[in-house]
Amino acid sequence: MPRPSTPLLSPDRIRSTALAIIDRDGLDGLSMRKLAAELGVQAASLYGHVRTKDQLLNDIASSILSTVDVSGFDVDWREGLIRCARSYRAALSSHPNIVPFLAYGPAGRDESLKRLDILHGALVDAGWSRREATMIAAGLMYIVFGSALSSFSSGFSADPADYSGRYPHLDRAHLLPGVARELDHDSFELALAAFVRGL
Amino acid sequence: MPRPSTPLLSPDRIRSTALAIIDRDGLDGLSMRKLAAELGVQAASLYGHVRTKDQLLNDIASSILSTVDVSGFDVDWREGLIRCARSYRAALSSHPNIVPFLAYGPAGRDESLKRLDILHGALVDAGWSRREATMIAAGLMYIVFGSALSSFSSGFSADPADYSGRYPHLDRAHLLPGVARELDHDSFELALAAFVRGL
DNA sequence: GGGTTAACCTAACACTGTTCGGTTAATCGG
DNA sequence: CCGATTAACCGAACAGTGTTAGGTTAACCC
Repeated sequence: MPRPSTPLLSPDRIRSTALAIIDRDGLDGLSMRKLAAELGVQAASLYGHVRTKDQLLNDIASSILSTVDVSGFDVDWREGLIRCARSYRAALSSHPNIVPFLAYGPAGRDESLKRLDILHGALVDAGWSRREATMIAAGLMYIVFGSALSSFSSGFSADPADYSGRYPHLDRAHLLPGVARELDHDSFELALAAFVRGL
Repeated sequence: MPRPSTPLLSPDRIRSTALAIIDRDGLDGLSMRKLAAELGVQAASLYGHVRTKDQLLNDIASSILSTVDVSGFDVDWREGLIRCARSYRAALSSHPNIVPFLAYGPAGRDESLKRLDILHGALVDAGWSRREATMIAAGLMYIVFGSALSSFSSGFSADPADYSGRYPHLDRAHLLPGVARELDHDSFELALAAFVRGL
């Protein structure tokens, strides 16, 4: 195919298609060839619009992080922490398959740093030392990312035989997958509330 | 090479060499060919001792998880939670490069379930409902895995220019890498203490 | 001592991300 | 309107991945 009259590709189209594949097939389900095929194009053509696959993932990650809202600190620092954490988790759990990639180096992304900066400043304004503010922000990230990895309830089997007998206290763990979403949410809320209350 | 007089390979030797490579070169730095080369062997020979690379990683993960100690619940459930979380984190941070793999489905591993079962039982014995016990255990795992991903302080740049001006409250973030280990540890302890106190 | 098995090998398959060189259409300058 | 440049795509290739099939030979058992 020669140069088409109207371009088939654009960074935006590539990003949104890639994210759709990740949502559907998982992080490992995204390959440049599959992405290209879904766009009606050969793999090599993508590299005219995207520097590298890693960069593509970083751009997608940034666009997800840019939806995080940290504007709740004018009321109360506790309330600000809670709102920030909820917003962060909502952003991550809207595209859970990309979280493992995101969990590597969120601190280095501009979209993440901007929000971290606000959070840090608000905590210092509330009377915490700089070091304490850093640690509190870190702790909040632990809970957000730990819960967003959703490695917990969704990691259980739905087969009762996997638990009964061998794990006396987990005899109803096979019910977890059915309520995974709700339970993960409630566990996150509990952890968040306990953390903020305990500060 | 024909069949050697004394076998060159054993599951144990394969596992420990693989873990050494992961510790040295990261999770992506482990390939079956490199592992084989390090063992003085061709890649195909590994498959006589190991079913698949994923299974190999799972075995390594299980051996790491088996070092987690959950024996502190006879004193007090709060103290038990804290000791369990510390032991868990110590196990993970002794081989940080494998944590991303571990974070996917720790709930499904036998070594993990055994410990989760004890934790769950201890919380129920302490008076928590089954559902509360599940959520508390989940919350503890959030903090443990969130901190073990160490995506926080080690993700910062050591170059002051990356922060000054752009992020008013992060003007000393370039110092973080130098104290990453200590800060990650203290942040974990703070998050853990706040969480347990807030319950 | 012969048959079986275990442990290794070579070669290959189907994939991966990425690059190089080529082809053609759109676009811009005069 | 024509010529040069550039933008957008493609085909083929490279080095790497996990994994399998089939072959070779030494160790082991009866």
